[in-house]
Amino acid sequence: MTDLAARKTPLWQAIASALTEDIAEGRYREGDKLPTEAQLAERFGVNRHTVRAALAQLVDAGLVRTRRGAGAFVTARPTDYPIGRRVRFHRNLLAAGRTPDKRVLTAGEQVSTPYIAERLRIAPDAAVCYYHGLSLADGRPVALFESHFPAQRFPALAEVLRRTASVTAALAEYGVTDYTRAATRLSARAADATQALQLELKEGDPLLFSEGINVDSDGRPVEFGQTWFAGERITLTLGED
Amino acid sequence: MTDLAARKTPLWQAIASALTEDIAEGRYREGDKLPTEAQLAERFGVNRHTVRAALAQLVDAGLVRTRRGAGAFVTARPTDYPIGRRVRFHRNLLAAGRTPDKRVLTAGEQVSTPYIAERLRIAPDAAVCYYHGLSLADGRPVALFESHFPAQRFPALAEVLRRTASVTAALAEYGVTDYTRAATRLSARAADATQALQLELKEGDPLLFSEGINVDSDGRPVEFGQTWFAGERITLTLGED
DNA sequence: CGAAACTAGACAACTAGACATATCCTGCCA
DNA sequence: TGGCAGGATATGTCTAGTTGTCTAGTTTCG
Repeated sequence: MTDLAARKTPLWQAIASALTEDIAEGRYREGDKLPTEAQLAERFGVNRHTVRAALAQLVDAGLVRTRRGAGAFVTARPTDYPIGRRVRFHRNLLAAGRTPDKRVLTAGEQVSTPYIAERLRIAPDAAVCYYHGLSLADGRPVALFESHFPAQRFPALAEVLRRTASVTAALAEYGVTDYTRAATRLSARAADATQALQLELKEGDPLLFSEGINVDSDGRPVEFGQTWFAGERITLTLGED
Repeated sequence: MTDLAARKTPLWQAIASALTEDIAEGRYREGDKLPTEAQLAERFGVNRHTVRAALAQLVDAGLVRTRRGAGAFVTARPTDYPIGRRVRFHRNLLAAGRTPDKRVLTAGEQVSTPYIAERLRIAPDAAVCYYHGLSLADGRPVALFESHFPAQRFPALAEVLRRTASVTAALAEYGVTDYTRAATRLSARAADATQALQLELKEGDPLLFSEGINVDSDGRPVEFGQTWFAGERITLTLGED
């Protein structure tokens, strides 16, 4: 029931609570697309901008996520208050590669850059295998990662990575059964437009940036990895868990 | 100065500069074929048309040439692209506790908060000594810190801290000659107005936030410290270098 | 009056899908 | 061996629809 008693509360607030109720009662479920702003405007008999004010409140409350050109979607986890739930999901920095779920965005071979070559201790123009993707926890993106491997030592690694979706398993196929983190550097960065899109943040939001080198038991670099964590959504813990 | 807070970059522009950087750094060399529009769309998480807008700019800039049915090929490198924006700030590397110079802002005693008391393993309303200041390197502020100590164990510590300006030296006067880091948690936060002022940043700039507990040789907590690093200005390094 | 709420319209940015057209590759056949 | 047909891919173009942002004007109420 959407009663138009516009006496007391602003229209946009009434619309917001009507939509909230729709979501709470399951008329729109997780991941569902809401009607377009124009349709909602017609349904409630108001201007589109009034609907937008209501939607903005839902976005602010974390109930809904909007994507320009696509629509407004009910957020997968309605109750996601970052405080309280302890994210102990990267037990330490070394585990930057092992996550409950990950999506590989690209993988392939490329000529190295001087910077990467220096880290991997290979020739400046040698080929590297790259591996770029998104880590998720509970279905929500928490980090973007980009790894580089010496292609000469690991031929056709990209394909193996796509197949196994695990760095550890992929390297094991080349006889690298154990590797450890040699150096890690941490800083904070602002998210650019594309990072924000993929991590479901706003441009300029703080990211925890990690850069590290993994070496095999002989001390030779096998991986150079960069990771951008959604700063507010993740906490890295060092030392004891 | 020139840019307003929270200016929005169009996605296609962000993608265009990401690709320009890839070319500038030699990830794609002259004559190389770029990934297909569909692959790039997947990589950046956008629609193909958005990628096309980015590619159109590269074509316009003369960096890339496209051939229908074949792909997009690199024709030249950007002439005036500021290289090294990626990761080129091996400024001062500091370990997680020691800094070249520091300025004490406040120091004193107060009643603990439940959160801090839990970390220090003291009674919820016990007194704590706090110690709040600014770390500098080369005369520039790099971090804000705020430390808490159990006041009962270290009476009049605040005065000692002001005098010695060194946590290690101050604790040594109480017989604590050695302490180690028990746990550290890291995340990224946006600077608020006061933090921005003290760190000479803009409000909303990314900060690297560190929270840690130091324990003595018996494992008893002696310090609970929080540090906010100026994210773009500082790199934390872990492990050997 | 002045602020908040709402309407109205226009344009930019992005998504979605369909279709045309050029190129590449592979297998078949002479 | 060489050539050709055809499928798979890739870019080019078009239409349509949706959200984001801006400016401007109107209404309502304290």
